Amino acid sequence: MHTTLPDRVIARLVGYRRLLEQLHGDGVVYVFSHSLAQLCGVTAAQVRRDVMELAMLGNPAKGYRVEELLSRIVAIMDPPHAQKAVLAGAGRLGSALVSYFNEWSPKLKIVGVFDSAPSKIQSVVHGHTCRPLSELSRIVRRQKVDVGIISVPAEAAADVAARMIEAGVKGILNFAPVKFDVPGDVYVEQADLTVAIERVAYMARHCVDRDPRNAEGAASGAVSE
Amino acid sequence: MHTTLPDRVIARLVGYRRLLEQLHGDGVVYVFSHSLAQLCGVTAAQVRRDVMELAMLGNPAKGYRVEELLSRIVAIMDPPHAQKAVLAGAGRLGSALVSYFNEWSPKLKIVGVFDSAPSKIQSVVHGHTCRPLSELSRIVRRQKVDVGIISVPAEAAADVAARMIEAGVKGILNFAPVKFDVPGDVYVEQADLTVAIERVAYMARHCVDRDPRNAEGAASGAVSE
DNA sequence: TAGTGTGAAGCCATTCACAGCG
DNA sequence: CGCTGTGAATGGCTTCACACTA
Repeated sequence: MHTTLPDRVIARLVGYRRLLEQLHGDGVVYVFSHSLAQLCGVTAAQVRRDVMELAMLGNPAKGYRVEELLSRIVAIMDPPHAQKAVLAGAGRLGSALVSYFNEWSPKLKIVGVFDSAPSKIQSVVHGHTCRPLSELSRIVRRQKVDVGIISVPAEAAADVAARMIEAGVKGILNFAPVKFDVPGDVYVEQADLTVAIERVAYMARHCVDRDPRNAEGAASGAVSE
Repeated sequence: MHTTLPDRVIARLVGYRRLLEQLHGDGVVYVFSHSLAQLCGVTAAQVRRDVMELAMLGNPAKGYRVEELLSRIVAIMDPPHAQKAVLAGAGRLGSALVSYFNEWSPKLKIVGVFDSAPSKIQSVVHGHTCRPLSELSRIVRRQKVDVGIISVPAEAAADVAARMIEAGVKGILNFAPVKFDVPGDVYVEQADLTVAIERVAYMARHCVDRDPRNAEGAASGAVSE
């Protein structure tokens, strides 16, 4: 198995897992690559490739055992012990993110919310008392936090990132519309909403059919391929 | 020039534009590919390629004219007339998005906010009166909206997307953790925060140096391969 | 001489296509 | 038969390398 899976694969595994949990809950025992593919919006070949990465074998007659596939993905994706994160920037977006991740990423525990504005300090953001940025480093170090979420304005982002990295964070989810360079052992995921919306707006204006396999009839029956 | 630029290019252009605006404001007149590259976190070769897409020429002695480069990017990225968007799902994330886009994407105007919860209807979300989802279609059609933003729960997303598409939206920014299939002339950008955070968490746990140009310090000789 | 412009090469990720098997 | 497993082919994006120019 790869030391670390490519990030595209990780993204798809998250999708598969969601579907598999649902199927498993529904009592489905086996699933074919093409069913899973359809449900996740990828190709069947892609699913088979990804399954190969998991070093798992399916059965030509029945497909893949849902439970087994699910447990392999969980083994890869879920941390052995709960992973901790801090969030910097308790503005509107920041506090929405706190509640979002609290609700939807139970495996990742937010252990600190920080902001520089005196007006925010000590306010309670969805159960977390907001602290001054100066305390970020201490908390990260003491609690061995390895994920940081940045939702501060662009001007402040580089400084916040530097603090996080210096304190030992290894992964950063950055919502600020700037890039900063980081040591090679730190992973930064850009979640730049400005880029996202501009891209959508651009594509919407240039809407030409760029789908090779056009065929509307999603509703029609078999996937004849 | 391409009919429609690849989305990776679009993302970088947004980054260049931000930097160029700043440089232009600072009175800088020319910029070299490697300066811009460094500031945007890409390679110089990449910048030159992208500039080539814009069919623009630089000057080996001085670099690129900031103003010219900026205006070409703006010409491509900015819509001729203000583009309209609707947002479905006025929860915490949704309302944070409304204020975020109001503030940071002045070229895109949100003309409607929708939700299905009776408790939300008629409430005012950052200046927008929240309306029932049943009115989405009418508004989209009447105002010729071509961008939709989805921040409803996963279960409701497919239905909302279908309404938007049926009413004529050509680009969707989807924050719900599901995929839906769409006609080939509709562009969907997944902004799945669950995937983003899981990916960061995974990478943080597997933090190995994956930077090729790490260089000096330790190791022996040149990068032999 | 340092930087641009660009064909060619390299690198991935995805898809194809087909052997093998229940 | 239809589906899995997988080498080979494809295609797109990025980087290299070098002729060219101010």
